[in-house]
Amino acid sequence: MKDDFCPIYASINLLQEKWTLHIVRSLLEGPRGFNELGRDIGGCNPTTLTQRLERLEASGIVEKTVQSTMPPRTRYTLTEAGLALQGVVDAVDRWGRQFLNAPPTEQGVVQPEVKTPVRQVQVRGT
Amino acid sequence: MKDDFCPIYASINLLQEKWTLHIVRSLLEGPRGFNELGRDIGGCNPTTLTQRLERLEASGIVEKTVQSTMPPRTRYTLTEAGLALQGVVDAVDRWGRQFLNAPPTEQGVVQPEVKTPVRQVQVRGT
DNA sequence: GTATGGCGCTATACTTTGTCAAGCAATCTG
DNA sequence: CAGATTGCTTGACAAAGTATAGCGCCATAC
Repeated sequence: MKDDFCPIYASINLLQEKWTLHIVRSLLEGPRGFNELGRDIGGCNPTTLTQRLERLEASGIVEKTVQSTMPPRTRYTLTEAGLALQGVVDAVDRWGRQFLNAPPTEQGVVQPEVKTPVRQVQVRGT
Repeated sequence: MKDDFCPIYASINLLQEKWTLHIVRSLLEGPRGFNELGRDIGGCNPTTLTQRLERLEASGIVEKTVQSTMPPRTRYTLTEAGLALQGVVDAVDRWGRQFLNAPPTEQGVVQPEVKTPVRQVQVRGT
């Protein structure tokens, strides 16, 4: 299952890194700058954000455009391969809406609506 | 984007933990025992595997059945919510096949087949 | 005018997450 | 009767992620 090159195994390993899918999801809504992106995805620290963007760029998923070095202005956008991750994000979204309940520790939370009566699920922390 | 309870944000955080999607993918093919599962997903260490299974069980995605304590025999299976992750795994699989190329450092690798001419992508390590 | 904050990062020190190896009691395999 | 296998747990360690400060320059606020 892990030997040789297995596309799905490799994909999971790529997308599984912390913040990666959040980054993609944010960029699916349009180009973003570095800090803007970090804020948008919920406060990723700059060190990790740099690493993720480097890997995503090296993998041909994200494109970086430096519009000006000083004062600094950079844009990050999705490539064709990056845009295609919409399918993955949508699948996760559908699953989340249907099966994920707010954990009881959280307050003021709206329960997701379900049309068909499906057993829902509580997210449990680590 | 991170405040309150957002199903997709929470889903990403749940699925993003190392080994989690590999575990789900393996269980989608049928029930597994603890060591069997660890081997199948490519050598996950028992400590992490225990943690992941605990969280997945607490979240209602995986079900654990102890068939015998001594000698030990346990089965892990997917619940309804777990089975529904097939959609996510499929989406990742489709994306991987279409856009992911084997990294050049790896030998004896089969290039994924593409019908439409799409720009493919090289997976880059950290 | 000058203080303030924002831009895109990097460096450093730190915490959290994941890994490796050994080990347990009991059966089953050779 | 030796050795492997089952499902874990423990403890010491390595790797991954985080928080904070700071850089040089420009825009806006005062």
